[in-house]
Amino acid sequence: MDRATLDPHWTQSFPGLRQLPVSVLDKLAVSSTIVKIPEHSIIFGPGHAPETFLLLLEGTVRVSQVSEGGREIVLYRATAGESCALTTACLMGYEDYHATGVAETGITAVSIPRGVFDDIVATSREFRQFVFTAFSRRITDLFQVIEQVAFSRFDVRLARRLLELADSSGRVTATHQDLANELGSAREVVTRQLQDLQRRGLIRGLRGSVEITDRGALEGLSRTT
Amino acid sequence: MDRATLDPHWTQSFPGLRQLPVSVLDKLAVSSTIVKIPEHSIIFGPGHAPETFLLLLEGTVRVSQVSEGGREIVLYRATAGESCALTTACLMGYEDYHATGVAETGITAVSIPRGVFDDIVATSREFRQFVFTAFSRRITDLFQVIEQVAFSRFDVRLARRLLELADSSGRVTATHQDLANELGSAREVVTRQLQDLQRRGLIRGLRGSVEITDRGALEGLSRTT
DNA sequence: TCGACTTGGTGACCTAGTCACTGATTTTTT
DNA sequence: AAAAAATCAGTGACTAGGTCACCAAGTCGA
Repeated sequence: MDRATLDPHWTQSFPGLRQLPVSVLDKLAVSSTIVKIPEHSIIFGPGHAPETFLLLLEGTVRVSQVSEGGREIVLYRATAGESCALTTACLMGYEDYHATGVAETGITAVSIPRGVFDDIVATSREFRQFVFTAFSRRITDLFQVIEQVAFSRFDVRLARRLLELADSSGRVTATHQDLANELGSAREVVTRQLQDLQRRGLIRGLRGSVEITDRGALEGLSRTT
Repeated sequence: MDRATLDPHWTQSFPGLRQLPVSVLDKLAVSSTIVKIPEHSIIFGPGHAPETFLLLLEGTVRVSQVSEGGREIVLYRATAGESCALTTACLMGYEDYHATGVAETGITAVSIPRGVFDDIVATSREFRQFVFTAFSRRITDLFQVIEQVAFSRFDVRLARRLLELADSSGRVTATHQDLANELGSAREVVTRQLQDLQRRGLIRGLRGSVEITDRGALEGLSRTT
């Protein structure tokens, strides 16, 4: 992690923090540092407990769970403007889960030491609100994952994920294995489902990527229960 | 909810709260009430946002998620000595999830008004720790649910759940439909799996309940990946 | 250009969920 | 007490999705 100079106005990136009193802003300015984290770094995970509270300024963190059998499922992504609730959980002591956070892009984040974090939670009502909201948003995300995995058809889940992962031109850069890891499934299953979507004209499969050819139809499918 | 007199020593039921300073205990004693909630009451859910923070003294709350298709899955149970983290999340504003909390038994709980809760979080380091720990424990529970649903065999999940639900004599009072709702599955699937377990001599199926006849073997199965 | 690796494709098979229907038992109503 | 209704469990046929074993084509480094 590289240190960088602290832009005193970074709090403006966090909608929940805009109303903070000057005293708190001062505390943050003095005690926190801006860090840059390279792509693919492991931010937390089994054996990588974080020691500071992170607020993302740029980039996204992919949080996923890996099973003993080597299968993987993505739980959620934290993007700019959000905090990583799990980091908080780790900081606060209870830390025996086995999820992993990976920098999906290069990341710029504000790093707040444990003690300062606790201090600000104690003194600022707005900051408390911010932290609790982040926590409950994550819980909501996890609820959604459970609902999807337990009750949704695979083609619908795949369609939804393709739309989420697509860039502006409708290109998803991911192998079949990557998509299987997103959804907690197996590569062969993704292969077959993509073939099906291709036969129906919604996508075109390429080596290492997928091209959305009928976004409207794919959105229709993704809205199916 | 009935009011009841406040036992000033109830904080001793919460391992995380034993070290609280007197000032905080006083605040709790003055501002919170002990409530009793009858079995089967809905504690929170879509359209039932809770207005106070609850600490359970006795009883258990079953938190589950219901899909549009009417299928259900149990997310976790909060038992005596724990707080209901979701109540916290609700209190803290972000509340658009659709999980439901039901009193599985009669419940005795300490009810702390929103404002008092926020005040104590601000003033007591121990209380903060307690709240955050509760949050992260729930997140851990949800991780486990996701792992089980996504990656575990159904017979293993069923075995585990039977062991969790069994009383001291090895009796599980639940219909096949109840068990399906526990695991987010369908009744017919439970019927067939129970038949299989019965053929293997691990259980005996009765109308409205299941009897564990070989706890050792069932535990063996439940430890299988 | 050889060999290793990555990515995708495929058939056979197994596990779990769905649908439609049946029978048995228990509870409620009359 | 008899009839009706609701609850609970069982079953066969079928579909969806995951597993296993293997193959083929593309890619990349030495």
